[in-house]
Amino acid sequence: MPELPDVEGFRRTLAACGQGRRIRDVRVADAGVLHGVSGRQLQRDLEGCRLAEPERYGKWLLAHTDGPTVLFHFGMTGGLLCCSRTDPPHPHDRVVFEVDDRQLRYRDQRKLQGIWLGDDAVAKVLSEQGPDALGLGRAEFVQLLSGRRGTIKAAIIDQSVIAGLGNLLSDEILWRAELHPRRRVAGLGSEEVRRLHTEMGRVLRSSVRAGCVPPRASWLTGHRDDPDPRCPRCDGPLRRGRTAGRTGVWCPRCQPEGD
DNA sequence: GTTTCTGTTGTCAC
DNA sequence: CGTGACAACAGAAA
Repeated sequence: MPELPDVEGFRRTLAACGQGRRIRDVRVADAGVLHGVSGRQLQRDLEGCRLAEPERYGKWLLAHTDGPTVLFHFGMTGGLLCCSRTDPPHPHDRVVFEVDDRQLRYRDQRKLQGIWLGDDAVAKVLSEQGPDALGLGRAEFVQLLSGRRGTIKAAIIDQSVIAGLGNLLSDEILWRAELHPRRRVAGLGSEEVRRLHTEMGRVLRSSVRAGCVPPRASWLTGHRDDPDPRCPRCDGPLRRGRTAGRTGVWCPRCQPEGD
């Protein structure tokens, strides 16, 4: 699930469910999601801490407390849920934070990422991120892309360039801006870069409101998994292929390849 | 029934 | 810089 809009949704969940409340207990069902901290230490360091306003940066979620900060990354299949104690346990509930009479559950099938604890981890992670994609100004956007030599898709899903965009979002944005994912950044005109920035803003605002990249019929994302996917704009057949190590979808008519 | 492939993540070696 | 392998796992495809 998680790209920027999904993580923003988890941030809201955390705020609504936990902010201002104390962590009574932490139960680690699978220490395999913990990085640089044992289950026992996580429990000990967080017990009794009061949750402050949570923060999202790119695809990272920071659960600040009056003690240490907990860092979450959700990989491809993770999520944060607000549950009651009576909700049935799920086999992929890896860590459960008991907060008052509720539970915040870190649920993740594949365990590609996980949970970190403490300022050192926070500092390291944030130092490796580019500016957050949401609300990124045009001048800064132009600046980030200038001088890059690779393809445009590789650039915008690189978290050290811009934080928050993933495979789905980048395909959606490029399709709307009518730019082929394998266009070279250096070959883009200033009008094209401007378009890209505009569409990034639009797609992000809609997606954040929805809490995910919405699979609407009028969006490219609504057709990724169709057996015979067609472009919602020109009705031509969509193409699927690998770019920047990810399987992407684009419309060869609306998104011409040539530089 | 069994093997293979795919995927909204990131990192590493070549 | 780009590509492929990998990490872990479920569900679908073969």
